Amino acid sequence: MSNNKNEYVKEITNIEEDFAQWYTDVVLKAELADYTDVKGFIAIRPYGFAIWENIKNYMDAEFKKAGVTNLYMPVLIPESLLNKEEEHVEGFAPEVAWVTIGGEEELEEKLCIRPTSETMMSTMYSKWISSWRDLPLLGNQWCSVLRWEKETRPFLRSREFLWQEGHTIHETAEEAQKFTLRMLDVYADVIENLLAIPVLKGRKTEKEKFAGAEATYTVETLMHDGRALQAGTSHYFGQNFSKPFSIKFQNREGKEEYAYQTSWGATTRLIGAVIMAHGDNRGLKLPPRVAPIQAVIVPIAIHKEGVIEKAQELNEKLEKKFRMKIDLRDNYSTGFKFNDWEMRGVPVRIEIGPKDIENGEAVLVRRDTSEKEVVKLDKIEERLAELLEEIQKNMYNEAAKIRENRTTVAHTLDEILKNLEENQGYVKTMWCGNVECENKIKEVTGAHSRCIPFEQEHLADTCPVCGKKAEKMVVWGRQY
RNA sequence: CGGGGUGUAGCGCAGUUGGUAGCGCGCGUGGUUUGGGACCAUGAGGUCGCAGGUUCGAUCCCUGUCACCCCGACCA
Repeated sequence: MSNNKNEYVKEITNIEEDFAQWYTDVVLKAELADYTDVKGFIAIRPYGFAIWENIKNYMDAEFKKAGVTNLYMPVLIPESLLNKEEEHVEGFAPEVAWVTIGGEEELEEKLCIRPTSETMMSTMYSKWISSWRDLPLLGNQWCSVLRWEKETRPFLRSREFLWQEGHTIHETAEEAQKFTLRMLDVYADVIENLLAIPVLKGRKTEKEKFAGAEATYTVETLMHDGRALQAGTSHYFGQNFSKPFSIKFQNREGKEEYAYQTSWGATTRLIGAVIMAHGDNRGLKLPPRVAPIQAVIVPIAIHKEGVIEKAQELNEKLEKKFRMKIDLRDNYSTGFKFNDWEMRGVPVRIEIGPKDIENGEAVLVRRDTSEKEVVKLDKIEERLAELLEEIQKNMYNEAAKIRENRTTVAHTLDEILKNLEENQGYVKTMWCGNVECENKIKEVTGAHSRCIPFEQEHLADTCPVCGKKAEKMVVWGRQY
């Protein structure tokens, strides 16, 4: 179905030839986002923002089920607060932006634009907690943060990005650890069930963990081109922040104790994940559950009597149950509209023209498989509901298949490199646990450790790098 | 931050051996069309990325700078 004759504006780069350019084309031409005058800052357009709203609404409801409440902290953080936790500052210092002037006056203490809010949250939480009765304290904020990245890319790595950051305080280490994993499960659920992308759950290595955390857990995803993308993280802090920030409470025995803390975040990068996991040569392909438009009605021959009326009637019926769009533009041909909505990733197209109206039917066309089916008008509501579910499932299965085909096992350093070059994706190996070996793999193959998966396999007895005893299985991959 | 590339109309590109610009697509209007990227007519869009320098004169030459893209190092 590819077209080769015309260089239309809406043409996008071939996905197999140049994936990076394909990605940029889709972002711009599907009108998800646009570049602004400041490097690394993008304007998220209504269609792109609608995807984010769908993710956000679903996720927010899940947080609330876990007892989390939303709150809001300031965008500026004094330098002294940022400096309180040593490992944390070191991790973030290179990418922090500062405010040094207010109005016309030089500030006595410079203020950073939050790269993340652990320090601010911890400061405020310490004021609000005095007894075990105040715990757990489960807060989350939806906001934007700023990180002065050098290399930027829409949604995947912009200097300002939208996210949610949850910060919780608990009475015991066990409870905090459990909560850390519960939030990881929320991310896994959102990504698998809403975005139709299978995740790999696991723990980050020491090298890859969050600055200041005791343990970082992650949900990893694999993109169409075989590169990996971290899609959400959940951290257990132990008392790493509660000590410098004095988050203390009196326990049930009346003794003063430092609290246990977690934080977890997911970002607009998820939009990038949806684009890159599912897209094809016709552009964006959205899973029905996140798609801002689930079905688009394209009336055929709209100047013919009764067509618009019938199409509108159908639209009014369907929009009670689905996110609908009716395309009444009279300055585009039907064929153009077909391609246009496919490029924008709308899961189902409904065609209705004079012939259909005569027969009391309409044509449903799937974005994922291009299959067409003729459906009686009074059965459309029912059929569309089924079809959207089928598409959602099929898209998940397709993404799972890609992941399966791109996952290999290696027993030597050479083999890791060979596997990555032949079949970009995940490479599973054993690992001795030594950071030297981890660095070596990265140096030679360009792959980072994705995680130490929760679901372990015993592939061998020794580490592929040093040959020493290895008990853990690690998954490696080149990343975005 | 290192290596490479590109900046001329919304997009893709020409062009001016230095005398302030044109094509295609898109866009507006009128009409004919519409089951896989329609056609005719007519019209509106540009301080040639930005700042200096050379020059009578710079979009063109020189220097600097910014942005974007690709490949590496860092991150969500």
